[in-house]
Amino acid sequence: MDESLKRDRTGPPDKQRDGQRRAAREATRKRLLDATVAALAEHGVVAYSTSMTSEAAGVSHGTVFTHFGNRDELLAATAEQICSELTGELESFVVSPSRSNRGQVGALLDTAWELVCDPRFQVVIDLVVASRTDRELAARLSTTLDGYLDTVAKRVGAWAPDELSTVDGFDDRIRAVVASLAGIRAVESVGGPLGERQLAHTLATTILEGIPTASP
Amino acid sequence: MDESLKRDRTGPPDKQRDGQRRAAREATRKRLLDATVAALAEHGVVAYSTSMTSEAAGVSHGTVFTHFGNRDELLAATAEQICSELTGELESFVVSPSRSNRGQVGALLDTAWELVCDPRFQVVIDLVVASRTDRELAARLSTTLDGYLDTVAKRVGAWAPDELSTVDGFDDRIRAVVASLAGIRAVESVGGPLGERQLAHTLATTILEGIPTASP
Amino acid sequence: MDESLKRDRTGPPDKQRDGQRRAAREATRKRLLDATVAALAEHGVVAYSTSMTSEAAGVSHGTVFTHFGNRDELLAATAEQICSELTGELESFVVSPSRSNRGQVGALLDTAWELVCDPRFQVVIDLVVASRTDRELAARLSTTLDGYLDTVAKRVGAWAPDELSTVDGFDDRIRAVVASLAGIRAVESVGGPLGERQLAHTLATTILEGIPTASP
Amino acid sequence: MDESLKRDRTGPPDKQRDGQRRAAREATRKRLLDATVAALAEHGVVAYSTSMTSEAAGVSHGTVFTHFGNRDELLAATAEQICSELTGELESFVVSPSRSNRGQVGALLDTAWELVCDPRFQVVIDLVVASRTDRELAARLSTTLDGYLDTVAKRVGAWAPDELSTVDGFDDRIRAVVASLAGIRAVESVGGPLGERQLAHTLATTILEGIPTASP
DNA sequence: CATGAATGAGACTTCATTCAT
DNA sequence: CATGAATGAAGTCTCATTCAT
Repeated sequence: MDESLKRDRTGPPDKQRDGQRRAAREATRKRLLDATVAALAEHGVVAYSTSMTSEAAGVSHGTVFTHFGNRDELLAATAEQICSELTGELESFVVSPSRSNRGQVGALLDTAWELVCDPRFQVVIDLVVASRTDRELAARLSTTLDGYLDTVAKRVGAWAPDELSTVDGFDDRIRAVVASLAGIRAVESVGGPLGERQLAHTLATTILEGIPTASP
Repeated sequence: MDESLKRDRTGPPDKQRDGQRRAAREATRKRLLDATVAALAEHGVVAYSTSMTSEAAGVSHGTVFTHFGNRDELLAATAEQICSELTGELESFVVSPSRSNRGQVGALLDTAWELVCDPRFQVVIDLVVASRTDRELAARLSTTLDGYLDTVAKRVGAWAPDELSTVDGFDDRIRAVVASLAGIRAVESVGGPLGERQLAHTLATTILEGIPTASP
Repeated sequence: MDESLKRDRTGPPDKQRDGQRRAAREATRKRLLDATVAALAEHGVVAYSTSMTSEAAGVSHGTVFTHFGNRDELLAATAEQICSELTGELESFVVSPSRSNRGQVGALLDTAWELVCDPRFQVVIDLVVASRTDRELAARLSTTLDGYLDTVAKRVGAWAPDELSTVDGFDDRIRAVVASLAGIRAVESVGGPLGERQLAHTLATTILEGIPTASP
Repeated sequence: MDESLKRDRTGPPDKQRDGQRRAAREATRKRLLDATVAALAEHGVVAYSTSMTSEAAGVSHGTVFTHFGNRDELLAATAEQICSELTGELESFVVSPSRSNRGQVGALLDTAWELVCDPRFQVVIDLVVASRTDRELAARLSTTLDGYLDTVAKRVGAWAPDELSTVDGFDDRIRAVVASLAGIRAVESVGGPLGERQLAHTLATTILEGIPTASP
């Protein structure tokens, strides 16, 4: 196409209108993302369809695509939205201090378990697993998820006693803990709870404290 | 058409032919299941479609449904097939003995990691995660997966040193280890390996050995 | 996908069934193509949609795609169908002989004009013009159209007096005549007939007879 | 909102501003038409969509419709634009004179061939062919195209030697030539060039010179 | 007058499933 | 019992068009 046809689109500023429009657009976008999160949480990626989003958001089906272009974009954006939400909520968690490390760590893990059980986190799991065979999605998720886990690690580091947060490979350990809890949670969702929560505790505590401490 | 006429044409029961029929049927069934495993491994549940099965199995699309009635049945049967295969293969794993518990346990975990990385296990993960929002599938998977994990626990118990296998809640611990490894593996598939394998080791070792033993 | 999963699909012959099936399939295919020709003739490529085909053929929309995979395939197959039909019909045209070359050639041209006015030929024109910006379609049409024009040239060669059919580049001249008539016909379809038919005659006669004869 | 209030705000007619407005409007309209021509040339009528116009013109999608109401209007206006452009350009073509009629006519035909190969002319062909099944468009094109062909005939008449331009039905002959060349060009676009250009020459020469001269 | 978000009809296509042979 | 053509519902996505700002 001939680029020269395009004019300089300076036009009049009309800042007020643009501001309103942008706000309206963002609002719709938000509604779409929220609707998608809800739909994915309820139906799972396999059964999810874009019309669930439009229906839940109370907009026409076409609107989904004026905002996200296609289903994959929408899923990726949804993952981002969830992760950023969860990240934001990390700030407000207050982990009550405890005298012993065990107590402090235990409180952290309860928080982590809650996190993992959040329906939105379940959606992320769906997408993570789907991305095994969807390289496109994997690429999009990679950054998003990484950012989230980084933040988790940072927050936990801030709460955790110094002996813990300075352990070698602390960030990786946090990731491993989250991933483990997610796996346990997924298996639980099939067979029902099997006292694993306590095991998860055990497991995670150890990862955090590190082998050196653990083996005499 | 009159059903009795058919009978007349067929004549008295012919055991040999019936045997052949049954064998042929079983063979087809097996091919369908294998084809489904392959297709699921390659495309994932989200993108999988039943025609992938018929194509890979070299049969007509209709045949899939004369054998399994519908897609969900096929998926459930596939999960069973995979679990029974994996269970069978557990027998042939030889875990070389080691003087220290750590060594023995390490060998076990290497085996477990291999297991978890098997494409067929990935398929099971897909199905497990899908079953969060598919109660039907969850019900079917429940038994299958449980049986498999039981066997895993039993075999590991046989290999493991006595101090381990008699730990309280040993079976549950094994389940937790497998679930954790699966979770770690899934996260790895998005962001790439991050030294998690070693952490997985750490983590699992601890679960198996239990905190009481670990902390002096 | 693992090729080894496929079995040798020898199976029992059951020739009768296969014959019936093939016949039924061909019948449906024919209905689809005829319906497409009719729909294209009536609505033109721009407005045509595959559901017109299924409706006109009295089958479900899906059936269109079990036979042709996608719209483009259908269009290409339709072009083939038309060209082969038109080719076939060339056989039955009888061009009454005439004493003078002019008369003989005139009869040929009347035939050609009829050909060009046939609704099916109009469909071919639609597709030819569409293929300017659709390389895929152009490639498919290329062979089809070429074969048709070859046959036209051959038939005309058989009917035409020897002085004509041995003219240098006779085949190309025939193509040029057909193309010219098509162009004239297209312009006619916008502004209405303008005595062009006679001009077409003039024009074509000349191409066939060649300049050498024409200018003293 | 009360319409009279607006008027008050606007104040008395401001001729200068109105002039600016009109100029701006015309400029936008021109850009839209140019963009449409480019888009149609590149994608063809079948694949063309109005958003190609707005994108290429660097305006919002809505603007297309404030200027042309709907797609069909836009296409018709585009045809007009092209024809008037091409008509205008006819003026600047200089056909070098030649002693023999053949030479003079040959030069004219080269010009005609160039004309027919112009991307904009291809767009017109697209529209002409589309108008077979779009009576609305046909009606709009009728006038436009007629005007253009009239002008062509007039210009050619001015250039051509008198013996030619006074031939009976000269205008119609010109139309026939242009239509023929367009048809040949279209067929060429599918199968590639086949020496037709020279045939086109032959053909057109003859039409122009008329049969009487041609046959001794 | 330009804007661009929203619309909703409709296009193409896929897929699980059925059923006559 | 296998076959594969037919089905039709559902999915994703496009596009001309409208309208509040």
